[in-house]
Amino acid sequence: MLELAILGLLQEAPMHGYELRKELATKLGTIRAAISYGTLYPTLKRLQTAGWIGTADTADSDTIPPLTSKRGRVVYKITAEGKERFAELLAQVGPETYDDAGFGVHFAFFSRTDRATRLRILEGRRRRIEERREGLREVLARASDRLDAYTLELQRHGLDACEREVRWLEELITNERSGRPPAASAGETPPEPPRPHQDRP
Amino acid sequence: MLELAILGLLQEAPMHGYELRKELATKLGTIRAAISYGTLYPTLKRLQTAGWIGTADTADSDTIPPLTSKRGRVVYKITAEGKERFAELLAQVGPETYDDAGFGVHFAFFSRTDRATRLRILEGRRRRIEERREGLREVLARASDRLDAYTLELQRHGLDACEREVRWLEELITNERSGRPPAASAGETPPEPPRPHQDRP
DNA sequence: TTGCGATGTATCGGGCCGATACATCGGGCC
DNA sequence: GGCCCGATGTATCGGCCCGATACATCGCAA
Repeated sequence: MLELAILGLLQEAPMHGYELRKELATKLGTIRAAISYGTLYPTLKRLQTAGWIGTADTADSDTIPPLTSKRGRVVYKITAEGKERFAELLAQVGPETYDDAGFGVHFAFFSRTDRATRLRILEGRRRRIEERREGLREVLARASDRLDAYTLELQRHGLDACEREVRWLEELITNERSGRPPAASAGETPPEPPRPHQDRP
Repeated sequence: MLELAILGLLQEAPMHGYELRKELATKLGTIRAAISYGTLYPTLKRLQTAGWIGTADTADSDTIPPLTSKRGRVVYKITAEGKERFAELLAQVGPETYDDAGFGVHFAFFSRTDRATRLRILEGRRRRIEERREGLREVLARASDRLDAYTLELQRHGLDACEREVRWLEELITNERSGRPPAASAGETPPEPPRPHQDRP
């Protein structure tokens, strides 16, 4: 999951670890507060040995604006194989695509995903949440006398969140089917339709 | 976190692993779908070597109804030290008490927590969510032109969830302060006020 | 009696986290 | 000039938790 996110961000621009973490936090703020360095650096190492990303330690710092100075910052950039890998990860959907983290990351890169895949993911997610919802309803109906008031309140709140998310997903699915992008709900971002852009020579 | 949950459930009744998992799923269904065995069994082992719980392999199966028969099921029960440990974990609040998992588990055992602690936890959680909310508002306000429509939609949805949760917490805090337990919102559970019961000879 | 699904216990590799330890830079302060 | 301090930045370590996998037993039906 992190792999996908890192590859996606490095596709936009080369970065060093610190920046990557910050970007990750703003782009996936809903999903995870901030990625730990104890996760980030090992993952970067892994991606590097796999050949998906490469380093260019500061020397050719023409891409990076001279933020501070010329020191041991390690700038990571995606490779050609990395771009292929990104596309592969982005397109392949599995069970883990539908849990909270997986869905969030995929959704965050929807503007790079073709519509068919978008729909598949949204529907899979909806099904997942519906299952969770049914489970909660079951408990509320069957075991409500076995549980104390606080536990019940927790279930009710969870059920409410599920119903809300299902409705949100329904809306997104409808929009997706009818051709127009997200919701463009309150306020910002009038233009920029999501082109399923693929840039490779 | 799991430690607390297991201790709490075993305080209600002795159980074997399978049951424990099922109970965990119904009580914490909102938080985590179902605990993995790869987590459960090592944790049980850890609790056992620590002396918080003990086993009684089936032989004295008078407590457990003869669900299937007399085989290698390992029944776990809490020890006196385990009960102390549970009370300790329940009362001690830290930063991890306010993240999703931690808060969920603590809340699920609120009927065994004194009111002062309940209020402390609810307020801490509210603060935590408010911070997340502010972070999202920041992003939405500052970086909305740097992000694509889907990412923005994700942030908006996350922000909405935050606001909703804050409102929920406000309500719980108000109820808590005014003396009466949870919400008793729609439908069930008219009686059963939460007594901070402690049962030990 | 053979096979099969539900029940039940257990391990293994790996992802991710929090805590921690380092270095270096820019700038304020004496 | 010289000094400390907070922001920037890279990195490791122990530990929790997960999914996949492997077993072993029981009740039941073909």
